[in-house]
Amino acid sequence: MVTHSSDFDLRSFSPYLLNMAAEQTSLAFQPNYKNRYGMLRTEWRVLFHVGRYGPITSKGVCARARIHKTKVSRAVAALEQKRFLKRQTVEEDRRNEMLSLTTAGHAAFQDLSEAAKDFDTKLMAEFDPEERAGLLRCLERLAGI
Amino acid sequence: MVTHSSDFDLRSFSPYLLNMAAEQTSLAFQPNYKNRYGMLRTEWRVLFHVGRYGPITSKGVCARARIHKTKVSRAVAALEQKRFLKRQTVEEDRRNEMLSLTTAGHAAFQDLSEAAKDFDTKLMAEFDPEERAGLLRCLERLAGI
DNA sequence: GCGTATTAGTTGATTTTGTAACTAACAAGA
DNA sequence: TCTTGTTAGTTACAAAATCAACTAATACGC
Repeated sequence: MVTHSSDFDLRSFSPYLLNMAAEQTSLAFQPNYKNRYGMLRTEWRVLFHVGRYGPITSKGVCARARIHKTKVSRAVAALEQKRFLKRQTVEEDRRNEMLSLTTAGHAAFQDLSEAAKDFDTKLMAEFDPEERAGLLRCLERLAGI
Repeated sequence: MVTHSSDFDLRSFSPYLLNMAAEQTSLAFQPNYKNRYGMLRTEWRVLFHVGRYGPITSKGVCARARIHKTKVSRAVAALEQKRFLKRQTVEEDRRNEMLSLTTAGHAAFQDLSEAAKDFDTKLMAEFDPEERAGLLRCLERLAGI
């Protein structure tokens, strides 16, 4: 019997499924930061990292969030221009800039964190606890965290 | 007790985890279609759908793969130029074009399907069967399939 | 101190995507 | 047949991502 590759379905190909699921959920959450704060996805991710782990350098954000430095650089510039974030050069090593949130940035961070928490709760509500725990464990492994 | 949003971790935010996992696994598979056939991700996905479900129209690919028609249009043009795919206008309704793979396209499709199958098997090998089944079920739900 | 190598971060050129407007083919009712 | 509407697919322009080259500051060996 000849084996055809045509019996292989993309729907069982996990990178494909992961992409679909990621795209779907990201798109559903997008209005929160886009409509209300005019942020792009990278900006919201950077804002989050600075809020959660700041003061932190751009390089620190790169490492934690695994975003390329050019993307971080542009997101930082955009967030600074929108007055959500400020930078301060470290005098001991003037190559480093410490990033921290402004009052407005912190308010947005709190608000979006709440929205994210709610969103996630609703999203996960359709799974039972052990299913959910299993999903998170798998995703962490696949994400290499 | 005041609840801080700062105790919310992105690592438990599923859209974030999904994105990380999707990016990680997609990047790992990318060399297969990129280095060996000079394809982009959308092109490989379109090639796959035409190979698996063709002859099919662009619109059919859009519906099945959930890719926007402009992206499909460009991918089809690129695949045609690389001689992986050919189109034929349907005479009964000349708005429709049936897409099908050339010999080279079919060979690439077979090869990449095998590669995908192997890749997925290796990826899933680190999970036990019920964990894996749970993951797929969750992803399908989240992807809205 | 001086040349070389590294590091943090930015900028510019190219590619890719997203959005909206467009063309061509058909359908259906007056 | 002549609008008017709809559908398949393309194209043009703007937004964003990617990659490579760049600047400025520091470190390190001599």
